[in-house]
Amino acid sequence: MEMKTEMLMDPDIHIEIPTVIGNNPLQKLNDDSNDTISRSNMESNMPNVIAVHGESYEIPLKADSDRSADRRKFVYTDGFETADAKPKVQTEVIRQLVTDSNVINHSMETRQFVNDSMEGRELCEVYERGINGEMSDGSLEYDALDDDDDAKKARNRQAIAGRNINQYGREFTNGRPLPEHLRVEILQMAVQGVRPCEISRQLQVSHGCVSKILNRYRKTGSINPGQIGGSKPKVTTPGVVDRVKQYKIDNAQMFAWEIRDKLLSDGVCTEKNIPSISSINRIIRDRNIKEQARGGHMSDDDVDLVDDDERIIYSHLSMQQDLEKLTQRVAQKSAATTSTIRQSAIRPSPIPSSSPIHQASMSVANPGIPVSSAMIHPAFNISGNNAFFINTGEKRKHKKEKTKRRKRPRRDPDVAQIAPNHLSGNINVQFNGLTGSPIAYQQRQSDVHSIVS
DNA sequence: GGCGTAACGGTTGAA
DNA sequence: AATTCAACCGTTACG
Repeated sequence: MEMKTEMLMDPDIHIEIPTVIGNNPLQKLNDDSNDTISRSNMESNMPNVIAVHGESYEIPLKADSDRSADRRKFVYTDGFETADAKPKVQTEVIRQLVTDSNVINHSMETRQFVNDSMEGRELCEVYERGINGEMSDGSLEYDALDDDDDAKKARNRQAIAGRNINQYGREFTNGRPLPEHLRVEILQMAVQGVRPCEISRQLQVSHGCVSKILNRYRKTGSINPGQIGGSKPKVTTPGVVDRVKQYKIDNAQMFAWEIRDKLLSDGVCTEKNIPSISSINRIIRDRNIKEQARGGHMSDDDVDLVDDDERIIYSHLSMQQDLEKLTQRVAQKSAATTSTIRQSAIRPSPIPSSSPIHQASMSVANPGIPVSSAMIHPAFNISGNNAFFINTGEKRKHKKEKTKRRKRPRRDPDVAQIAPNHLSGNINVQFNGLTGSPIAYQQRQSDVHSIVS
């Protein structure tokens, strides 16, 4: 709390905040629509400038164009992007930002946080209340958030034991997947040519959900929900770390992708648990940092803060000697190996080549009707590829500011993962002479029970 | 009115 | 055993 007090007393930091912020304005407070503050109204109440250390930064009022439906992205200074980040995660960032004397360097994140996060806006409000002496002893706790509980209770007063009623009157469980039989019915009706809005009404499923499920089917060939919870098993085990370090000691010239290949060929790892090139570089980097702390010497080759795959993709940004070295090393490798490397470097779409989207582009409104490729390709990009390319520049820019590390390894962002303890099978879809891809489904045992009851 | 999707409050399960 | 948190979910509202 000392940092916060210090911050509040710092006259150089000033964040302009909107004049109207109460409880969550995005939520309906009661049935009277007059109590709803529209997003456009909210935006008009938002400042479009944030002033930090006397410098002004424009706050974009529109959401980032490279966000996808299921990813509320937040970009850290080291290039790490959160996926569907909760305000709690973002709050820690803004805490650090507003207490950081180097806050100007984080202006992009600050702006994005303040603009996109309700808690970020409220934090600014609390902050200003502190500046104006409305709060005692400079406390920056979330007093303003306390009254949210009442509003939340009011909004959820209809909910009983986690069950809610949607606008069509159907019971649903917040946070849980739509029952499998409804998912199948959605697809069956769509294949028959029923419009999504009609599917939504007949099945009493929100149109947003219908849209999402049909889009997922179009992209992946599956109507299964993704795997909820859990995290990816750690692959950088102590044994692997030791082996990577040993490889680097034995041959300091080795690239991360060469180390990766050697881990495979030596049987240390399999394709399933092989660390990424980034992970390998991190291991090497961590070793370098430790050596530097001990006063050890670092060769040019050790200062390898840029991933090998980025070197290949952004070779035009690399030093000439890097290019020459790359050319030499790539030339030494067999064609087959080179092909593998290229694939890993480009990070291809996780959508399998056998999925319907590769066979024919379908429209959401009618899965049987092909649409132009222009509608499809951005969907591939927001799956990850585009984000990677765009943000690598930022990553390079801030490569020395490795202040944040993700605490958990992220799971593969494939929506059609096989979850444990699920029933599974196949459903053949055939209507009016149209044949859809067989639907592979999986269903949690507990959800099956809820369907039956 | 239809549709895509951002924002939101929620659940889950490995670490 | 309890907690954390990054995945996912469906609904609602906006454009």
